[in-house]
Amino acid sequence: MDIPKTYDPQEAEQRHYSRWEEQGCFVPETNRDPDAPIYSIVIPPPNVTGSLHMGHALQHTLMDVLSRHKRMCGHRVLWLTGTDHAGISTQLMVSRELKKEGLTRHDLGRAKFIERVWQWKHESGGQITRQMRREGASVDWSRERFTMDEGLSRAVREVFVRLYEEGLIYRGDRIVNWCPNDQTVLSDLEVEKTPQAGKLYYLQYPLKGSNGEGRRITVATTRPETMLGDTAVAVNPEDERYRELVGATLVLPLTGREIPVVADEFVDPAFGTGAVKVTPAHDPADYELGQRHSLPQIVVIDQFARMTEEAGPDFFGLDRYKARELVVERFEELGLLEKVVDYEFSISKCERCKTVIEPLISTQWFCRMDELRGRALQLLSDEKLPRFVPDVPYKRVYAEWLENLRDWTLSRQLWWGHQIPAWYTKDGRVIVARSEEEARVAAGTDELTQDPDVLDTWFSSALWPFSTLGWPDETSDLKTFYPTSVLVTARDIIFLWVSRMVMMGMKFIGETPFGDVFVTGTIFDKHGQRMSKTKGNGVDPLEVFDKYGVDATRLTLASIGSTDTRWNENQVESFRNFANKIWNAARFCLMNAEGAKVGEGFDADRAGWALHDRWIVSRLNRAAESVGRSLAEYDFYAAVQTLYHFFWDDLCDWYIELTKADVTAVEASPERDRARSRLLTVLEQALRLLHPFMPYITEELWQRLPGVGRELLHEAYREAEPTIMLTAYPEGSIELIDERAEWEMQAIIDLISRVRNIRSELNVKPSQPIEIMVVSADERLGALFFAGASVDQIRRLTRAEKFRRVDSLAQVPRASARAVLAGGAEVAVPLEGLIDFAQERERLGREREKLQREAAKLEAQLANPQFSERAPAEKVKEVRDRLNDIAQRVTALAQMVEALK
RNA sequence: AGGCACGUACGUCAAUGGUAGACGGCUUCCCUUACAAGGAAGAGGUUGGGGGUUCGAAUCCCUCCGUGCCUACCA
Repeated sequence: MDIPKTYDPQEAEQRHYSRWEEQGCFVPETNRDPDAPIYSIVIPPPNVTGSLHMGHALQHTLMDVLSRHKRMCGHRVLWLTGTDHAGISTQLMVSRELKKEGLTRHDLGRAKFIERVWQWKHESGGQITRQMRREGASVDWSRERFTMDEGLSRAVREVFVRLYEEGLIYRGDRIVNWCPNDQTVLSDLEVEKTPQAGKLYYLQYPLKGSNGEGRRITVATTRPETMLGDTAVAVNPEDERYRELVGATLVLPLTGREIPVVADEFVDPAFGTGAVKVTPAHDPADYELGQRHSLPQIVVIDQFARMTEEAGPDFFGLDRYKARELVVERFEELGLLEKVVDYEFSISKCERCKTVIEPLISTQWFCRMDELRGRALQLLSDEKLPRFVPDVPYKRVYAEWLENLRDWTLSRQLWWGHQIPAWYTKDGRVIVARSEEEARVAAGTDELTQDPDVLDTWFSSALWPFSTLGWPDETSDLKTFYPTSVLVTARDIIFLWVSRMVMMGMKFIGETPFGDVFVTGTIFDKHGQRMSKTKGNGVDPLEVFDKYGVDATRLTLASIGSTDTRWNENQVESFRNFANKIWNAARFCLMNAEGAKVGEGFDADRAGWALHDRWIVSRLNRAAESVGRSLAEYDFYAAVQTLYHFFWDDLCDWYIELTKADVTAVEASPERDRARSRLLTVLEQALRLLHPFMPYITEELWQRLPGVGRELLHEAYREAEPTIMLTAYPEGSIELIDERAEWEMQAIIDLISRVRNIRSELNVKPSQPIEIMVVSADERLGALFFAGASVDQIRRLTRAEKFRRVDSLAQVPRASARAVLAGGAEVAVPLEGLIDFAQERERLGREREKLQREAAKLEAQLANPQFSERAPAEKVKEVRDRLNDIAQRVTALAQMVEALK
């Protein structure tokens, strides 16, 4: 037998993926059933610059489990993959490369730079998709997409033009989040707020006309440098302190500019001095306040976060922080700096480069969200779509975010991305068109310049579920696979991505892009910290694959599902051991496979089968049924648990041991062949059940089983090459669940366990043979234990030399260890010389006490009239039955203690 | 500042209002011809504290303590 004792995952992992891919197992066309149900998933496209991290591995595992499961159920499955062009990340990555050559992108110019990015993409982009192959992800590579493919770009332009024509996209001046480092505008979602220890400066502004000793208003600010652009001071209209000053004029220090005092509800009288300086050009709140009061906007900070000429000759050209120091200094000189206090506030930073955002007024493209948001909310309230799993809290979070949505800033001042399809004529007209040609025709001139900006990366991502399927053409893929079945994603992009896909899907297809949204948990490091590149605390999935194998890692990830969890390598190790267990169980079967075939004699009349055979069939069907149900509910954890315990406990610990004698019989016989075939068949079914979770080991073993071939494939794949991937997933049939067999088997398992317990507690060496005596008042139990096959099995598994029935405990030697079984049977193991009577009495006494405590609890429950009146009759009966059983055992134990005296 | 989650064995996590479990770790015994990455047995919990609802609470409600996450224009 040339099967190694230990499973080597890497060897199996190398062997199967490329074969599956070459044989077309991943493409939906392999399914030849024209009526096959459709199942489709689009992958959240990872950044083309990215490499695989645990979050991806988690998502991919779950998507692959679902895809493989549905495929085996005969569905026409499409799992579509691809990557995102990731505007800023990619541009930065290539810019960094250029820097090493002493160049900037401006040295190259736009066209050359973009060429260079494409070159980078072809040479080293998409590393992550190659890593996906290692994961075993059954994605359809023939439909792989990139957000800047011609087809997807066409969809982007089409959507932009249509939204523009409907007035949903507009160009305008607004205050935006500007990153002075990346030199681009950012959407609200790309800005992160971090707490910061700073200072609050109290500045005094004198009233006009009051010379020298006149009144002043004190304002508090964290950004003194912006005072140079102040165009008002605002107070709350209800604030008594300032009521008479509303409408008064102040002289703005350092500039001499006259500014009004205005009243606005926005001002909180309780904060600071109750008077707010208003800088409409450099603060989003002030901007809105400025709009309400028609205040001028004075730009004093430029796109590089330096002071402009408007800031005055003393400040012009200074960095914003230098300007801050200088302003404070000047105020101090003028005696207008009231005080400076320490103050913690949150500051907005660029999510990528962590530079402090500078709010600036600039001309950008925006998308109105009212209509789009309305349809998404309607879909949620009317049709309950998409269905979030888990629904708490995501459904609510999603709905609330939509309700408070503001216009989406679409333009980005980058080169890498979808250039905005808008052209300008010399006389200032704006032409939005699908192509430059179309724009020329519309403009009536060839002298056009295209808007230099590109679209937010998430604009193309928002179209992903339909642009990847060929939209705006009415392709058959689009008709077949849209809407997709489920979206599996991390929670941090519910707003950035999920909501926008819903809005765009509703707008352009009129249907939700996906039925379900499964939100995965987050994997933290062992200290509960989020894994991140900058912290360097990430665990590399590929290293885990190398160490424990892909299948073991997948089981760990599948168990995580939607739970937030701290990464725990023990768990992977445990599943690695499980993989090895599977390997060795199969190894045992294969070592004893001569004369046997998968499926042979399995359809025969089961009434004549041995108890353990009927039992394992029942357990198998119960497990299959349960796994199917769990997967339908996205309860991956439960599915894994069921499979683990079915395989290890039921199949390995009990079934193989029970059938071992038959299977390993020295002489060939029809009985031996039957036993072997049954074992092989059960194993083969178990491998199928495990396959979606553990694709590699199951395929590796399945291929070695005698009797596997095309005939085992699901009908829909009958013409394919034999592979476990395309066999039918065992559904589990309720009719094959045999309650009686399970009850009987459980009684035997209990007997064996009790005897083993005695051996262990009394330190009886495994090598020492024992004798077992059983007293059973219950005829059914007695018959069961002493049925032909059972006797040998019980003896074998307890290492008992003799196993016999006695009429009463009185016939048992006094020096026996005893135990009570469920159902009232009693078991005794004569152990002359090994029994310390006092100790044994104590052991039994302890057990009796335990049972008595439980009985007391149950009795109290039954004694409570409220319980029997109000609890369901079924529960009451359950308690009564349990109490009866316990009482019986307590009595038996008492007698046993007596016998030892 | 608001909002929302979470707190269960030493660790990581389970448990439709009805006997609190799994895996790892730990203890004892066993290299029994599928597997020592294994087998057998075992210890370990007033479910963060306190109150309430209920015949019955880890689960529902209130409150306190602790921990995360999200949202927000308090200068």
